[in-house]
Amino acid sequence: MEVLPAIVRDLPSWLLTQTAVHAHRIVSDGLGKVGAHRSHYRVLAALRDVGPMSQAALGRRTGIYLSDMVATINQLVEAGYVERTPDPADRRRNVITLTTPGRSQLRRLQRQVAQIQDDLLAPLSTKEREQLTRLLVRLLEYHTDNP
Amino acid sequence: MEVLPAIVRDLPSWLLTQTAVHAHRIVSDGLGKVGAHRSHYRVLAALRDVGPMSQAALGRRTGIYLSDMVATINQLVEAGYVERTPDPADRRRNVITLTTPGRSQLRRLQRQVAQIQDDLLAPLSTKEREQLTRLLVRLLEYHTDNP
DNA sequence: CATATTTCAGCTACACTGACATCG
DNA sequence: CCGATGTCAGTGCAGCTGAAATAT
Repeated sequence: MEVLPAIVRDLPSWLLTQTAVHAHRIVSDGLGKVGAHRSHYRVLAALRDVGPMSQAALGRRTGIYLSDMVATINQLVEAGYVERTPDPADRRRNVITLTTPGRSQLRRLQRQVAQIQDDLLAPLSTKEREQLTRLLVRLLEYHTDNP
Repeated sequence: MEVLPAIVRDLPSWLLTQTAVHAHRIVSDGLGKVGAHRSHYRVLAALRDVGPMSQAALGRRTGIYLSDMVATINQLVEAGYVERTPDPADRRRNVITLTTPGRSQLRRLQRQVAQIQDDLLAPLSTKEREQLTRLLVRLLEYHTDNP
């Protein structure tokens, strides 16, 4: 693009979606540098915050679809970051547990994620960053409740 | 999702991408109601603002890829909103021209887009909407210049 | 030869749906 | 029978790449 398209320059909807494209790229690249994916971070963090969970519970917590969760857990298992064990109490369930290497990876990811937020918000002051966050939270909660 | 995932609730990157998902859905649904697509609005508006243009120029103006522009113009031609005529001065080019029905459709789309912005920003006051717009413009210009 | 325009074919990432077997 | 779980297969869309044909 030579310039920001004049037609939509001031449309909040366009500003939002375009900025999100950049944010998405920055996050993906940043996590890619440590061999991780967006979903990996969400799953590992959920397991640390809540403890071992079924895949369905993880899906509800992280917003990842069950159908995609299968692949995500497969990758985390293969990397040794989580363990998948059948639940003896309910044999439909797999219980997903964070491993020690998983905890280390999560700490690495958290540092990376903090850096990413800083890159994303680079042109804004601390006060402006808080303002933006507050406004986005309001928007998101509104649209989550009124679908 | 039962709740907003606790892990990422305060991450600006997540707030941005999630809010953008809602914005995207609202815009697509709103334009769909009048039988239009995001790219249609951008192309029609660019033609009204600048006048007849080649497809390549339209791509640079609107941020739509040339490969996608072909299909977009095909649809607009079929609907009778634009005309595609070979440029006698440069026979590589097609000149795309807005028709009278195209102008009517554009006015319809503009009313729809205004309504969409209002739906999107419903929970915010006028002042807050301006604040958000200003912050997003800063972010977008920064990341557009520093790719 | 190098560059610009149009077109087609196809890829990837991601959100999302459907179907199915298993089990409570 | 109903509902929840895990798994696999696949769709739709948007952003993006590559290459070929034609013209400057």
